[in-house]
Amino acid sequence: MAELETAPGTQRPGGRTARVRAAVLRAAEDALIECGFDGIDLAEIARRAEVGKTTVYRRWENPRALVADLLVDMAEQSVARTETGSLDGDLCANARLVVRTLTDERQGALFRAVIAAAAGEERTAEALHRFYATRIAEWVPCVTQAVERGEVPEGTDAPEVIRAVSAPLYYRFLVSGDPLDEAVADRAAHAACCAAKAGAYVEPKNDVAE
Amino acid sequence: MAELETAPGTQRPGGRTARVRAAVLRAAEDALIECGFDGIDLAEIARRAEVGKTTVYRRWENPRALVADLLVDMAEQSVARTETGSLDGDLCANARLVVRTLTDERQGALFRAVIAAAAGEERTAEALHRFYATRIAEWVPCVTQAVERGEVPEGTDAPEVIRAVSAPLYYRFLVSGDPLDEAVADRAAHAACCAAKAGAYVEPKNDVAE
DNA sequence: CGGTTAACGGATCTGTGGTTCCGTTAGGAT
DNA sequence: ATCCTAACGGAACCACAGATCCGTTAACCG
Repeated sequence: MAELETAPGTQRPGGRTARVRAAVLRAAEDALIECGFDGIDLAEIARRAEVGKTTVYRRWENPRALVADLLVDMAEQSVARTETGSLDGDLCANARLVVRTLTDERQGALFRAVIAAAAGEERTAEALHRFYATRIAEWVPCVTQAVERGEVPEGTDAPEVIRAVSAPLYYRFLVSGDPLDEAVADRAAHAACCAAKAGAYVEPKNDVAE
Repeated sequence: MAELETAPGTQRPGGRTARVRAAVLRAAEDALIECGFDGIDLAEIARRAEVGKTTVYRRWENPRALVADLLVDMAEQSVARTETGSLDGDLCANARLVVRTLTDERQGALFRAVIAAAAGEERTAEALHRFYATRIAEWVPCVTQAVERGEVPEGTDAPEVIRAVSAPLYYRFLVSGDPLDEAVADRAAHAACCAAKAGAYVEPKNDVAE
């Protein structure tokens, strides 16, 4: 039949294929960390993964597609969320986790590389957005619980509060280059908390009524 | 003599040299907008600038150095700041300007490309940081004036307030991919304003006393 | 205004990232 | 266990980004 769309790795996904995928993604991660997004060389990745370079070119048509796939993989590994009993405490825990990740030598380099890769292609960008949508969704409960406790007003846009915590940290990391430390994390969390309590993140469409 | 450090363009900076620099930077800007950071081709830039490609390779050793130079150039063009008389109004004006810039087809692509370029090399990153330091400094007065008016507490970290306005916008632009519009701009400004008034940006080192 | 040489630019060469070819290995269905 | 073919992998190939050469143009100095 005229099945033009038989992408390699889709019809026999088990065994070797899966092993190759895992090895290549791991190697890609290492390469991104060490060389950054556009220092990477597919041939080098193939060598590290102990895989033929033809395979890498066949399965992922370009470096960005490989990064996109890596992001899908990363989204599957979730991180444990801390619960402290107060919104401020939960947001601080989140902010500190983000700072620890971004300032970690390897993780930081990885995130930087991945975000740079996403700047260039729509499909990779989508993968990045899905990754963050997943991460943000994991932390949403700490806001909804705060709403239930009456700490913040009804109708607060929970994901937006979580984004508000990360935003200043990523802004420093990617844009302004200002330092990142625990004090900055706590301040970001505290600011988001203040704003949330003041109702700055209440969604405009629904009125305050439940 | 053994003067190894005679970089091209430093000893006769006038006339042709300056003209070439300007033409190449313009062409680079266009190329970045159309192709993104790693779609650019130095030869193509040379062609557009009507300049020999040898010249481009000689003056800027790699694409990133060219971007760094472009950023220096961009930092020199400052944007007019609006004054509305209230902190919230000023921050809104700032936020809307940022959103307008990032959502503009050409400008948005340029910023994305430039930030991606900075993710890969220290020198380019420094140029980016200087660019934003300049931009942020331009808007600092609207916070210091608010302090004078008594709108926000003494000791408020003014640049941090400005960063807090931009941060959620850049976070959406680069990281989460959530939409950017005036409502988002206003909310970012309003949240920063709330947090500032609540004293979330008071610098920890000095006590509240003046 | 004339000389010196920094800086430019066309032509040409080269190394490497990426592609193609085809034989080999092993997943999955019977 | 056996077959069929999806998927892998080594080697040879190719195109083009980027480097080099050297003759030309035009800054800056006196």
